[in-house]
Parts: sequence; structure tokens; C-alpha cells
Amino acid sequence: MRESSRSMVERLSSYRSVLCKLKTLGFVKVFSDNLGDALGISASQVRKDFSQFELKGNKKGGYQVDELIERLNEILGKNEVQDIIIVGCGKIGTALMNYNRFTSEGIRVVAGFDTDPTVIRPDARIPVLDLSELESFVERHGIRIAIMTVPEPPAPQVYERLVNAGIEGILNFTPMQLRSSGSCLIQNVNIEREIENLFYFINLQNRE
Amino acid sequence: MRESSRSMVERLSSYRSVLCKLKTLGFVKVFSDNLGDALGISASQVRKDFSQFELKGNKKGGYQVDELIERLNEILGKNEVQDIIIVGCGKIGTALMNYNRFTSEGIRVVAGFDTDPTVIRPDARIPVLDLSELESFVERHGIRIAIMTVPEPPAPQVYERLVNAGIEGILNFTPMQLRSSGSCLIQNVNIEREIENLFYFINLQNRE
DNA sequence: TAGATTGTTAATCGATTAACAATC
DNA sequence: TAGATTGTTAATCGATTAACAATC
Repeated sequence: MRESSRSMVERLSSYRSVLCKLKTLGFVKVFSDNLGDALGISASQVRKDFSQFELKGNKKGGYQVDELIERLNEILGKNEVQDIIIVGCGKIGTALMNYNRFTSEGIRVVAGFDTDPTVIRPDARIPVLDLSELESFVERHGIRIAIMTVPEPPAPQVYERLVNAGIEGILNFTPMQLRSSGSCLIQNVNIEREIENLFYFINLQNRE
Repeated sequence: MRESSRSMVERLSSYRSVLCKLKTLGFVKVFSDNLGDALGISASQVRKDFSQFELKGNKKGGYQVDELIERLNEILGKNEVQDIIIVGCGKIGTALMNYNRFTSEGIRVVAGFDTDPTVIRPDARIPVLDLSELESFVERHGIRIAIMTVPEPPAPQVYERLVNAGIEGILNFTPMQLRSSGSCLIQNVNIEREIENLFYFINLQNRE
């Protein structure tokens, strides 16, 4: 297990989800060709990825579906529940608080945080706490990953607090473009930008 | 204006938003070095990108902020309002219906669609219509881009209907991994996968 | 003029693909 | 055995970076 770029890890996730589907269809073994087709990539790429992570197949008989899923679960840490918090309980934050695809993927939202007293609900099933409790909560529960869904103005301070609290990864929905540092990994999600880019490309096509 | 990979276009968007901030700070000109620093990329990259899109600077005096913004607006189509629809008005879909960062970026949600009669509201400011009206609406309003926020089971049919209705770009929030075709460009957004990937990388770091 | 910055070309780097020997 | 598929090495491709001449 050496190198691993972001796009390679994304592919690992994709392999895993395709394999789970194939398993429900009764597949026992699968060939690099099948997986390549399913993901729209070359069979070479699949084999290369697998050898990188020591996912072994059989020269003739392809790969064992069960075995692959098992190993991918290990690699991706899907064998433990992954706890996260959500900072900023506005529209998007609230929608994510009860996102059922988190549950089905073994991701558990353990708390939300906000400064608006009207949304604080410490007794809810997933408690929404005052932001002042952030640091102590993170430490007490050993939280490592946070989703940041606050408005733009408080984003810089909230970011700083998250890093100081020891958060190691942030999924950033704010428009503030963050960059990964040694102590904290960032993944920016910018929905309006995705739309903007789609418009660019379809305009480009129509022009040509 | 030749080549343009997805990551390059993303950078164009980033340049634009940094430049807008610099403008509010009173900047009149800017150097490739400044922009590189702001985006965490090399100055070479900035100049390369700009030359690709014929964004001209002055050998000594850097680039004119106003001029750059103007050109980037053209390139990215920010001079017209960009109309989109949202198909699937569950939690995420509804949150996006009233997303104020769309408005501030010139993106207008013109309608939502759903099959659940209890969420249909044809008279709302942004109407929520029955899915049966999708095709006629898309045609009548010349809609080119849709956000897909339906649950997994109906996703394949909805996708097919969008393509047949003539939609040219989809921002896909469903877990169904779609692939761009000649007639329809896809951008997948998979939040649980982003979280999964963050966990992978922070586990990797801690292991080393 | 001397110094600084662009624009572009060449070099480097990394990721993807092709090819093929090993082998089941 | 013949045919098919893996695992790996070499070739290709594209994107990023370095370098530097042009020039303000």
C-alpha cells in the first residue's frame, strides 16, 4: 500500500459500491474487464489499482467478490462506525443531520453546532449544541472529522476553532476556499461552482 | 480558447472569485505571483492558464483586475442568469431550492419537481410541480441544467427522462454513479463518499 | 538603464494505457 | 493443450513546473 492519490481512492470507493451491487446479484467472482466497464475505465487501470493495494486475483479466474469487498472495507475503514459532527445547522447542515445515506454507509452524525439559540436542542436524538461547546465535545468524543456548513462571514473563525480543537478533516461547504495543511485535510464542496462549470462546458459544446 | 480540462475550469472559477475579493479591497492590478499564492498553485500555472484563454497582461505591470473579471465572466457565462431546475424535493433538494449562494452567483432555480403530492406547490414563488410536467416545462423554458436529488430507486428512470427532455447537464446527488454522454454532461456529488475518503486519508497519515 | 514580470517553450512529473510474459 | 486472465513493465499521454527570452 503505497501511493494513493485522491482519484485513486475515489475509485476504490467506486469499486466497493459496484462490488456490493454485484454481490446482491449473486456474483461470486469478477474480472478486471467487468469492473472497468462498470466504472468506465480500462481494465488495466483496475488491475493496476488492485496490485497497488495488494488485492490479489487468480490468473484465470478473476477476483473473488467477497474477498475484494472485505479488503476494501478494511482499506476504507468501513469496519468501524465513522463519527462526524456538523458545524452550522442552517438549511444544508440540517438536511445533512438526518441524511439517511450516512447511516447506510456507516457514518454517524453525533452532534450539530450552531450559535442561533432557536435551533439549539441538546436533548434531540442528534443533539444540536451551542458552538461554545465545540472544543470540549470534540475532545470528549474523539471527533476527527467535521462538516462545515456555516455562512461565509464566520467561516474563518470557525475553521480556526476546528483546527485548534484537533479536527483532522473538514468537508467544507462554505464558499471560503480552504487548503489542506499538515494537521487538517480539507475537501471543498462548492455547489454553485459545479453548476457554473457545467454551464461552461455545455456552452463550449454548443459553440463548437 | 482551446483545451479545457475540468480542473482548469475550476481554476478559472477560483481566479474569478479571488479577483472579485481583491477588487473589493481596492486592487487595480495583480501579478501571477499573487494569484498563485492565493490559490496555492504556481505562478507558471496561472500564466499558462491565462495565455490559454487569451487573458493578456503587461510585461511589467501584471494584469488588470477589472479586465480579468470581465473576461472571466464572459468565459464562464456569468453575464446571463443561469436557470436550473431541481428534480426531487426531499431534504437536500428543498435546501437547495432556496440556496442564497445560487442567487448571489446568478443562478436561478426556476422550479422543483417531485411525485409526492404533499410537497407540490404550483403557486409558490419557486413552484414545485408534479414530475409529470417535467418534459413540457423543460421545453417551454429552455432549461438546460438540472440538479438531481431523488432517492436511489427512481434515479434511473428520472435520469432517462431528463436526458430525453433535452437536459444537457446534470448535477447528480443520487448514489447512482452516472457517466457523461455526448448529449448530457454529468457532475456527480457524493457526500458520503467524500467523508469516506477523508477518513481514508487521515487514517493513512496516522498510520505512517 | 536595471529590475521585474509576462508569455512561451522545454523539462519534469504523475497518472493512464498498452503490451505481454506468467500461469491457471 | 489452448484459451483466458492476471500482474507488471514499458510506452504514452496530459498536466504542471522550470527556465528564460522578450519587453515594459
